[in-house]
Amino acid sequence: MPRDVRIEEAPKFVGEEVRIKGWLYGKVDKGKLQFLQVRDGTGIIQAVVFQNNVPPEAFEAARQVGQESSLILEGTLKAEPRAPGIPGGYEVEVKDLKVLQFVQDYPITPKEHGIEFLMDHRHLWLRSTRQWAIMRVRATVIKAIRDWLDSHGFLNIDSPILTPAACEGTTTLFATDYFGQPAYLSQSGQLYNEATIMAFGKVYCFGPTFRAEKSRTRRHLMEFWMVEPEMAFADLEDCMRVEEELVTYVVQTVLRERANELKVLERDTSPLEKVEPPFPRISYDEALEILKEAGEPLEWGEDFGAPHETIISLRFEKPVFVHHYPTKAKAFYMEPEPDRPEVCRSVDLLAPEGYGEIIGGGQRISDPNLLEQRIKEHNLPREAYQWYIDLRKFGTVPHSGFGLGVERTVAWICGLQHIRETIPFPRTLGRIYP
RNA sequence: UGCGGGGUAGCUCAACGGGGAGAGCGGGCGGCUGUUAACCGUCUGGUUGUGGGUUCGAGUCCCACCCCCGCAGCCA
Repeated sequence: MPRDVRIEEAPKFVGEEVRIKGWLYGKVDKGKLQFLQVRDGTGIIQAVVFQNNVPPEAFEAARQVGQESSLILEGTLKAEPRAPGIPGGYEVEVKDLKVLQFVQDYPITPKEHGIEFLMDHRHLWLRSTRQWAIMRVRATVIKAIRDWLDSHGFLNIDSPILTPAACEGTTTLFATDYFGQPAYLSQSGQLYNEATIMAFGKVYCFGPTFRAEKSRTRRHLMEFWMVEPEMAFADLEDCMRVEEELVTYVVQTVLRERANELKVLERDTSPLEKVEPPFPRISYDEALEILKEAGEPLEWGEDFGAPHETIISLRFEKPVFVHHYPTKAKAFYMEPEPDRPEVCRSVDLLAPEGYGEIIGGGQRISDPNLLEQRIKEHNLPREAYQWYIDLRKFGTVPHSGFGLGVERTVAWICGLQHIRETIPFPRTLGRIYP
């Protein structure tokens, strides 16, 4: 009896009789010899069907089978340097073959396609090797994030998706109806994290977040995944140390476990190999100097635009921290620097190679009176934030946290031009199909 | 939302100053025992985004609308 084998495990079963269940990815018809590229979700392997080696009906099936037909094949697994595939170098000398469904006219051919066509066929596009590789990296990025946090004292405490009020204003929120009350899809779990750290010390939430910003750029999605760690008894420095260690662990794990996928993506891994602590740290003021030298001066107090982030990140080989932004450019809950209240203890992490911001975070206000004052200055409804103010009345402590965007991180690690390929079914401006 | 580019065969694109709508790929059939997005022969392909207008005649010019892409703002 042949053994059921997954393609990624093929190297372990050379010389054995195997059965592979999958889909036809590609084919070369050489007459009496058929080369089938078969994928099973874990890789691609070449199956060689020679007319004299198989029953006549199996050979006829191999001759007629079309791209993405589902099939089960049996044969001898061989090491073969000429064989293409992922990882490649192995092939099955087929002895029998059964086609579950003959497919004709699969829309996504091996030739080039435009982005609109591919996005309309996202449900099928995910089968292509490039998308397959990206999703495998994404899964590893997510697992590495969880593994690192779980093993460094953080407890996973998820925050609600349906929320009653905005963290930072309501124009960028998706509104829905909650039994007659307005409710909004969460755009951050941070405020809830600030509650749970007082119960659990160090926490993180990990889930989808929603922004109704009409942003149409290569780094925005309406729905994206964010991990938000938050720590009690932590200042800005502690925050940056956690960020650099976490990001380093994620990058190193992908380099180690997803080498094949990065190869499929033709990612030059040398910039990724340089990622290790400490990351350079520059202040907002220093960043302004760099922008001035680069001929893109910015007025003090202005927040960076995408081109500014690119200029700064290209100056460094590793991800770079930019800290102490102007207080008025950041959210209401940011802790001002005591000696210099016009700047706050905020920090963004910019990925190298021009990828820009992947993390935003900082130290939160711990004084109840200052927090109340800021809520007033930002014209936020006090009642909605009563519980948040409460956190500073019952055992307040210095605390910090950050949000890391999963898709931007995946785009950087994979070396992608656009964030839409980093999530299985992207929600972009104007698209909610499929 | 602003600026710019675009919508022609299943896909990627071409069609000069307004005059017979084309190629490659894909798909079908035939050939080949080592192909790597194979190759060779042959067949198959159209409501030119939608609606209106100018004209003897519109893919091409004009008006309106729809959709897509890029950049910017905003952010992770």
